[in-house]
Amino acid sequence: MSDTCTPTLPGFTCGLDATLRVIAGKWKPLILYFLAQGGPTRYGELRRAMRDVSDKMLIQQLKELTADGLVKRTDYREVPPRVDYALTPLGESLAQALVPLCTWGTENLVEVTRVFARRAASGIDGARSPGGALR
Amino acid sequence: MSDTCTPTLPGFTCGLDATLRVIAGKWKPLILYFLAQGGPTRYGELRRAMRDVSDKMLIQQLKELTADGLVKRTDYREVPPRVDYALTPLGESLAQALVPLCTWGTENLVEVTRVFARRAASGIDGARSPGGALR
DNA sequence: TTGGGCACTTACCAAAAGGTGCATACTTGT
DNA sequence: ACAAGTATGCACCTTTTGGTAAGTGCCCAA
Repeated sequence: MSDTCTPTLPGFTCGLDATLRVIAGKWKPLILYFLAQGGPTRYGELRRAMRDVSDKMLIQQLKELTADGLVKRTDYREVPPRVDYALTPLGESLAQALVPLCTWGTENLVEVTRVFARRAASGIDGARSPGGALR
Repeated sequence: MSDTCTPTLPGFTCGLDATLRVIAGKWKPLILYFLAQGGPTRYGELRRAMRDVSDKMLIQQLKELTADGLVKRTDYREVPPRVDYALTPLGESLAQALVPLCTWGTENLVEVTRVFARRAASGIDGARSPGGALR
């Protein structure tokens, strides 16, 4: 890994640290991913696309992403509410940076799956951190 | 973003999801980063290199990374304990995938800094999630 | 002998992050 | 008339995460 990080940054350990803090949140990377697919942009669609997200969480994360300038929210102010979300250029570039992680995940699916099998095997995650899930 | 994710995976939403679950943990990406730099590999050095990590956390994360096969721990069984950590090939490849994130962070440092300034400005993080830090 | 470093471990706690469920206000389908 | 869908808001509660502080065993230097 070439050093794209170390240039001592104001507040962050390095560039990686900064990025991670921006995408911190259980659903943000996934939201970025779905939006990057040019896929569903309406709230409801997004909601259905991401299995297991609660309204509270999805909305909260979307708000933060919007406030952080990664996503642009458009409210059509129509009668049955209509709102959609899209990536801003900044969000678009972040999504690009996430691609290698997607790739790594799929390419190493076998290993990753084994990893989780092991984690689960050690008595309901007994060998791991106190508690239980990328903050 | 080309679709390196969607191939419906067993347990994960997509490859990105899988990867994120592996590196989930406040210090894992950073550890991977430091080890990838060929930098400090002995426990104590690592500890000092990463400002603000507590023993408990560093050890815990190293244990998990080791158990997950991303890091290899070598105990020299010497008298004043000597142990060092190194990336396995799998860990190495993950570290590679993290590079774009490092780059994104440094390249967009200005925007990212603004983002955090805004977050902090809204009354001790008032406009954000309940509480305060990537889970 | 006192102090320090090494690599960890353990117990106890605070905070953060996320989940559930209910509510809104209006419309369209049955 | 009633259920359902739309995009959120809010209160409350649990789980998860991470921090602090103290301790362990052993060796070396002052």
